Amino acid sequence: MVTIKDVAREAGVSVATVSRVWNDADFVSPETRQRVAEVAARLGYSPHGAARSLITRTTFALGVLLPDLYGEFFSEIIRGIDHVVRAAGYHILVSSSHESKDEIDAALRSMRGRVDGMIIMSSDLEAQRTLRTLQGSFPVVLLNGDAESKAFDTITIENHEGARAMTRHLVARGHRRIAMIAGPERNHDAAERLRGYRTTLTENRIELDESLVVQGDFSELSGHLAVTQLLALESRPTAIFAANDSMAIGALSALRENDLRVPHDMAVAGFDDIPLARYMNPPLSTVHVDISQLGARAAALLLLSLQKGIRPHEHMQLSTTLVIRASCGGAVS
Amino acid sequence: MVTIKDVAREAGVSVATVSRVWNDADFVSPETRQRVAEVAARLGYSPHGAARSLITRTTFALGVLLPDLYGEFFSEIIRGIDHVVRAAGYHILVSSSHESKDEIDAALRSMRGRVDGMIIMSSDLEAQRTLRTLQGSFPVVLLNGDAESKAFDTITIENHEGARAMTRHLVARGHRRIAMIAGPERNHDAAERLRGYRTTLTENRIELDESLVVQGDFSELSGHLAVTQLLALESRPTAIFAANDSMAIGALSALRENDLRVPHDMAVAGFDDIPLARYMNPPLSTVHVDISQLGARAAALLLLSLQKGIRPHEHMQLSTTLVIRASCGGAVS
DNA sequence: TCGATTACTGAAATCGTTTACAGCGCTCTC
DNA sequence: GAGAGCGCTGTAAACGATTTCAGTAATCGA
Repeated sequence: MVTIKDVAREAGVSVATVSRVWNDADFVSPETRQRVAEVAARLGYSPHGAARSLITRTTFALGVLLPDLYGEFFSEIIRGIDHVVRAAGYHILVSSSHESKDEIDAALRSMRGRVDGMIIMSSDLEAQRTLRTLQGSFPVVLLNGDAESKAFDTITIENHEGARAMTRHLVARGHRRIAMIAGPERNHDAAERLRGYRTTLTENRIELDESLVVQGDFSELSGHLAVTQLLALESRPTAIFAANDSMAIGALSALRENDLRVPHDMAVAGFDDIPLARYMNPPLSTVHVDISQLGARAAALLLLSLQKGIRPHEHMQLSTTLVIRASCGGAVS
Repeated sequence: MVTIKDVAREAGVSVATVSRVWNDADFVSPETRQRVAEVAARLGYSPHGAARSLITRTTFALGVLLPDLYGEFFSEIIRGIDHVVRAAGYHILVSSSHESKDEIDAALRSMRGRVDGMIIMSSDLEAQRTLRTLQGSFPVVLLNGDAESKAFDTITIENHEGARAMTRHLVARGHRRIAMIAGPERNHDAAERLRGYRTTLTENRIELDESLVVQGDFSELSGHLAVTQLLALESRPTAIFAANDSMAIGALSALRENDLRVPHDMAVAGFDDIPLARYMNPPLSTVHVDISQLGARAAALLLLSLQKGIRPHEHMQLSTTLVIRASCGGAVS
């Protein structure tokens, strides 16, 4: 491996000069600059990242901790982050499967000295509490977590509003028995979406029937299973609101297997508006969230912290919009 | 920031001892070990990654260069890589939008000293040639590239076989006018898939009609556009084979907009079998590729290189299987 | 002609670790 | 009782860069 010393020796200068040339510093004569540049190119020199970040105390890398990597939701987030981060010359160090406190802890430790900041998405409320311990080591942006974590920048989706809008729409279309396929119990987003659903029903004086709320885990399979469960009910719902699109998609396939027509026999709605929602047949009504924007905003916030140093923590809310497609019967007439 | 020195001072030992405790080295008395561990925990010490990898010459990180991050294909690859890599205690440093030679070059430079090896996916054939220059700096696995790059480990999909199988199936179902929505011109996978399509037609003595081959770019939109183009033909095809699923999905939506029924009026097939293919309506016939496996194998190969040092380069072929669903009319009767 | 200024370059300290080597106090052996 | 061996610990040299500070030669002003 060719180091700065090799270049220095070969060019007949000191390592300091090579460093200056590489970093476009002042006070290097044009001739020296040229000669060093040539030698560096010939030897194929590029500085050693670790050595560099040891002394400069910056790595130009951001850590991204995700609970999972499965499905379009996460890939969109990464895409959003990468897009912003790349423009600023940063890279991202990804690590997934971090739900529990211990795993997050371990990941954080192992990233010390390798990243300048972190974007952490852990919907598990418990895990977030423990994060507080790491205050001060480096900037952190919390994604989709508990916005009450005043110790960090946070970005959350308007889950409650979104769920209310969709539930209201279903009610407006005349549905009274609306089922909800809920997300993971300890997930913050899921809880908020469920809450929005409940509030709206109550507001519309529709009695809450707990048998219509089925637990899911955000996966397609769980959506499928939830429908089987709902169809076994004595008094079936006329509409199904899934807490995310993946489960809605699973629901659609289960309904098809049971020869139920959507939206005629059963209206279906999802949440997130992942790219493929529109390609479903029928196209899926859902609550649109600009997922990649979620990542992009988080990245931007983090970069801001890095540039500006300490500053008051921000708590962003990403708004949602109702996207009515065919799966719930279309717009209210 | 708390360093090893702080811990050493606080515990009344030398930094060497702290290091030994941290790395579970021998020859530390139980009492010292305990005391140091306590102090480290109290101070919240964790070693500085850059400093550590500077001296140990390992980073426990692998670089992943992708052309793009859009869509399920890439997220599946990352998932496959992450899964394997995590088990070995590694992280991944992701960087996307690297198609051209220069971009790849820049990314490689910026990753020197930050990763122990790289997985590079660049279907652009030109870019691959230039990669040769970097031989020897660190192990590299080429994904889906030109398997002839004898200088690296490579993993490729059996594109040719897969395309042949699907085309054969369409022929067997009685189709004679089969259109192909091809992928990007300079993409290796795309080229091979197109070649498989052509070989099969020739083998079956079906005349190649170049107006039936439409250029796409692997995006849903391009699939949509391609169909519009095909439908404008005087003599329409009866089947459409898209070089990847995304384009097939775009094709399906275009056909629906034109009130053509699939598979009755037009058979459609894709390639890749991305997770959502089965959820299409009608479910999409496609050539199954275990995408996450592609990433997983690449990661495994890379880890092997890191452990074993120099070894002969491997050239893996990932096999494909035909997945016949409703969109092409089902199995041959 | 001399001192000051300017333009450039080099020596050396530094970042936070790991690790080879040396040292120290014991115990054991002959 | 001297030397060897053992168990533990500390000193100091790396790793590859950046950066401060000092030094040198050339130019300038008086």
